[in-house]
Amino acid sequence: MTKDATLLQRRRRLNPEELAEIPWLQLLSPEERERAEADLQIANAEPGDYVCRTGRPVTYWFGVVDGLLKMSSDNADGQTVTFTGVPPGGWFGEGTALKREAYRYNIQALRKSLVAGLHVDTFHWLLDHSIGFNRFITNQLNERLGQFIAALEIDRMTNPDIRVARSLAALFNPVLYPGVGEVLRITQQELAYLVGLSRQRVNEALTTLASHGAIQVEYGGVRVTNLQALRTGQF
DNA sequence: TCATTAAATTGTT
DNA sequence: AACAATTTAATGA
Repeated sequence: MTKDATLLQRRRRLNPEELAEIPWLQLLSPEERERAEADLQIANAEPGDYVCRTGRPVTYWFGVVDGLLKMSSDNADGQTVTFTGVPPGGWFGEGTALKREAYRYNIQALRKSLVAGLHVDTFHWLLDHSIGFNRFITNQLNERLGQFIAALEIDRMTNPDIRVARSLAALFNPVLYPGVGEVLRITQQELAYLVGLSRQRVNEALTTLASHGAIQVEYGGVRVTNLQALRTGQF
């Protein structure tokens, strides 16, 4: 219970390399950008750390600068349902930040990660002043809606190969996660946690996907060669 | 910069 | 769940 407290305590400013990882900064005017950069903070999250929890009031709009997070929710039975992973370049919580409500999901670090935060007040200021920012948020909301619907479908799928394929495809979404290029840094163990399968089965699925030319398995990562095939399952 | 060692990740049973 | 093989990261000369 104290882990996320430490996360909030050990914050610092962002260096130029980290600022370069934030996709929406380039959409702002110089003045807007200055204000945003002045407010941005960054913190380290250790594996298992909570970045935000269900029911907590929204104080920040978060983004992943480096690492990998997991977005999940606990249903009535006490079971944890994973919605998606959040790779570098991904920002989340805009829906709840907009309405200044409480978070509706948990965000947990799967591995050592760098998480940036923009205060809700600055978030709203940008909404009120920046057209570029509004475009970004609109796009973001739209894409995420599509992703949640896809996540529902994935959850109901029985074929593990297809599940892994779809989950990977979601992580390679160029709109939501522009920080992810050709290769996604993710271990098979992390992917297993995300999809809800054993590491062995994920390994098997990756081999299958690779044999169909949809991906290339690399040490500590996956390279996507045919995103369309991953999405549709047409190998 | 290179060689050695430890740690992480993968592939297989 | 456990194992060996492989890759990367860290260390120090």
